[in-house]
Order: sequence, then structure tokens, then C-alpha cells
Amino acid sequence: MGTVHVVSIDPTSDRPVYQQVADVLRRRILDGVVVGGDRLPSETELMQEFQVSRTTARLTYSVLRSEGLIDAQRGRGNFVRDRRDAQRIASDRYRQAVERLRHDGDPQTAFTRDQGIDWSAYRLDKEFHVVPATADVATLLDLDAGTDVLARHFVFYAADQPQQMSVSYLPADLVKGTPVEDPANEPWPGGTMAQLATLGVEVTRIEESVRARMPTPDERRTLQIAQGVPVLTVTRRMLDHDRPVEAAVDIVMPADRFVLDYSLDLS
Amino acid sequence: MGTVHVVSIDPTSDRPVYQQVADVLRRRILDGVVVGGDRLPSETELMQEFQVSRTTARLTYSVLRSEGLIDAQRGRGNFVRDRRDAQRIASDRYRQAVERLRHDGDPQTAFTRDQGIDWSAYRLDKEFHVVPATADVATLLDLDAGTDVLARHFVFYAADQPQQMSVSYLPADLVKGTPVEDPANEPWPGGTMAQLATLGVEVTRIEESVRARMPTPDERRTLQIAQGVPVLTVTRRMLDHDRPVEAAVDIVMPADRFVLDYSLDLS
DNA sequence: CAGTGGTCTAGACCACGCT
DNA sequence: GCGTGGTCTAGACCACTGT
Repeated sequence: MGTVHVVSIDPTSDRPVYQQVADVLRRRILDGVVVGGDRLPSETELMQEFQVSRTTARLTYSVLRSEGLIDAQRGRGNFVRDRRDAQRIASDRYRQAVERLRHDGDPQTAFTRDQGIDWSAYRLDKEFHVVPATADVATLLDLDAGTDVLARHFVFYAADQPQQMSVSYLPADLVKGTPVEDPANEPWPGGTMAQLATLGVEVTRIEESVRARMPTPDERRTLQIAQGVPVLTVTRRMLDHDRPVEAAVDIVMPADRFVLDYSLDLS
Repeated sequence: MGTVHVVSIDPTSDRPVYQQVADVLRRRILDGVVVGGDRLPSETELMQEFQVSRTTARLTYSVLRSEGLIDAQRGRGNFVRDRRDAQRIASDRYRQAVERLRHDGDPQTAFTRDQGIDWSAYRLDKEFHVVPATADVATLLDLDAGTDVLARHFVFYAADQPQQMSVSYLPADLVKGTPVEDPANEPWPGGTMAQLATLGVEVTRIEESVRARMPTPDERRTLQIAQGVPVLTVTRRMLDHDRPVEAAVDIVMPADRFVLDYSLDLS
């Protein structure tokens, strides 16, 4: 007794067969008929059940992968991706950092909560280079293009899994000869704002620009990003009293692991 | 005389051929050898130049499409996607709205700048329905699940192109019998905050949660989103004096057309 | 070992854009 | 009409996962 389909495929329809099959499976996923972790029919089963070729079966799963609904595992099958709870990053983390700086709070606590995250197991890959500022970075830092900046590359880990990568730029003349330019001093208790404080810089305003895009192959590899998952990127500037700019950061986060929370006070 | 490749493909390499070809083309795009709008080799040309099958050539372009680097156009070719300038949405749009409300500024101007956007040619698709609140919406509005809410579906257009879609939820008992529940009164000068003001509600705080994901097929169709382009989603709550919640919104925007700007004052 | 997904080939027909 | 990408087939070999 073969499998009976309530929803059958119409080869004469305008809608491509692989899309029709994808529609059926997508509906099962969205309706909760199958849930995170469940295995979907193998490609061979799809061929038999819907009377299609292997290529069409693979095209179907390719669609669902690019929608971020499933993960393929070689030798095992195609699995419904489970929607893990995303880590929330609150915009008031900066205000909290200011409070700790002012009240001499425990800097170590401050650090392990950097980026608003409790990093369970913490690690930091770092590369520091002095380079001429690109046009973009120069604009953000209000410098002439080509001015030397210290580029600091970070990869943040939690539970031995890479979670976030970023590049931070500081004007080279601001940090030259100070402990800030030495990677050995990372991780720095209290983070960037504490570092800037030792240089006599008070951060009074922060500007963040949030974008999203598909990751580059390099980002996919470094952050272990699944197919069909975009990245959130945050471009950040720290300002001292509305004018000079002290740091520019480009933060890249897998979008299935992070939510950015912002609170806007209007009173 | 056939095409000569500086970078040749190694069929014996561990890296799949279609990835190696994609690497070559990706490099050309990222290095600016080809720029936005330029046509890439046709699939047939790729077959000849790299000595691969049509399937492999198509796989190559499928990779670049999913990375958001190119667009395929039936009957024409594969084209490098041009990075148009994204529309910036500033977080101080709410504060500006408050100012206008307080000073009786021109409400029409206020409206055409809703969402912080100057909609050049403006249109609005709308559907209003009273429905029981889902668990998520109930939590956001601090209501019991199942309580009636007014769900308002919007699609915003600029220059006849769909730019943004959103669902806004208001407690049904708050708006029952008021002009707010009548879709005919949309677009409402001054937007949601002006509407709430007529109900005696003062918005003192707004919370926004930003996420990114791949669009659903419905969103791709409605917003005319290209392959390989994620959406930014904003979940918004408006609060009156830190406690009651007055509106919850789910806004969906194509990530290649929008940047979200937030300014955080620490002084 | 059998079953799974990953890669790759050769070939076919179609819909669409342009000239 | 010709070249383009879109869909679909049948078949092959490989790498990986499980028993």
C-alpha cells in the first residue's frame, strides 16, 4: 500500500513541481505537523511519494534550506530546524556599563557581561593591526581617509561556539604607546568604554546602525552559520560630547541566535 | 582562441568544482572587476570556459544568488546586484512625532514622514480585523490570551514599490466605537501616536526588538524581494508610563532597502 | 553493509527577452 | 529566431552515518 496524499501534485500546473512539493512540506513545518529536530522524507522517499526525479527532490529541499526551515545532514537526512531561543542584547547595556564605571563596580562582572551577554565559557580571538583608514571608517571616525587606525579583530565564543565577530577601529594616535594597543591586555575588564576612560575619553553618546544580509563564506565558516540564516550587522560609533568620534565597530551576529532590544524614552 | 584563465579549476580538489567557479566569480564581484548591473557569463559560456556541465554552472550561480550577490533574469542573464543606498530609519522619529504633537505642527507633514520615511508616492493597503490575541501578542500587550484585539494589516508603498509590511495590534476595548477602528480614517495624520493621543493615551516609552530572517514566500511576493535578501523585522511596543502597553507591531522590511539607526544618550 | 545527502554529467523541453 | 535562464529526467560516483 503506497503512501496516499491528500494534497497531490499537478504536473500541468504553472507552479513548478519542486515548488508544489516544497509547499506541502513547508505547510507541515509551519502547521507543526513536524517540529524541530524531526526528520523529513529522504530524497529517495520524496522521489517515490511524489513521482519526481532526484534532481527535483533535491531542488525542493534546496528551497526549504534557503528559507532557513531545514538543515541537511550528510548520511542522515533533512531535519526541521529547531527555533532556539535567541540571545537578547539590550541597548541599556551601555548605560549599565556607565553605572559600573562611575560606581567602581566589579569590573570582572562587567566584562563577562560585555555585549549584554553572559558568556558561559569565554574566549577571544584577537588580531591587532595598524592600518590606513578606509573611506567608510574615516567618515565614521571623522578622520581624513588614510589616517592610521588600530584595527582590532575579535571573535567571541560562548560554550565553545563562536557567537559574534567584530572589527573595532580606534584612531592610532589616540592609543599609541598606551596599554590599549597591546592585544595581551585583552580581555580588558569593562570593555571598550573602560579602555577609553583610561585615555581620558568619556563616552556620552553611542550610535548604532543595524543592517542584515547573507553572510560571506568566511563568516559562515567562522561563525558556523547554517544555510538560510542571515547575519545582523551593527555599525557602532562612540562619541564624546556630541562631536569627536572615538570608536567604530562592525559587529556580525548570526540572526538565528540574536535579538537586538532597544528602549526609547520619550518623556 | 579560447578564454585563458589565470585561476584554473582543479577537478581533483576537495573543494567542489561549482564552489571553485563561484570563488572566481565572487572575487571578481568583491574586487570590483565587475560592478552592479554588469552581466556575468551566461550558463553556456560558463560551461565552455570552465569545462563543466550545465548543472554545475547553474549550481555556481545558485550559490551566488543565495549570497545575495547576483540576480538572475530569465531571457537576459545573470547580473551583479547593485548595492542601492538603503533608506535610513532613525530612532528619533518618535521623539520628533512627540514634538509635533505637543506643538501642533503640521500633521500632514507628520504623516508623510511616518516611519521616518519620506514616501515619495504614497499608498497604503489595509485590512482591519478584530481577532483573539495569540499568546505572543497577549504577552506583548499584557493581556490574557484570547482577549479581543484589533489587528491592522498595512503595506506601505513608495514610488509604487512595496517597501514595508506590518501588523499592528491594539486592545479592542480601547478602540471600540472610536474613529481609530475605522480603516477609512487611514492614513491617519500623525500616525499611531496621534491616534492613541485622541484616546487619551500618552506614549512615554517605546520598545523595539530587531531580528532578521529569510522572508516567507508570501513576504517575498508582497514586497518583491530578490533571492538571497533577508528581511529585518521589528517588534514594537508603545507604553504609557512604564506599565500598560498600548500597541504591538510586527514590521517586515527587505534588508537591502533599510538601515535602522539608533542613538543612545548616556549623559 | 545499506541508506543518506553531495557532486557531476548529458540531454530535453519550456518561457522569456531581444532583435 | 536565437540566446537566455527555468524546469525536469535518468543515471553515475562519492563521502558520510548508522547498524
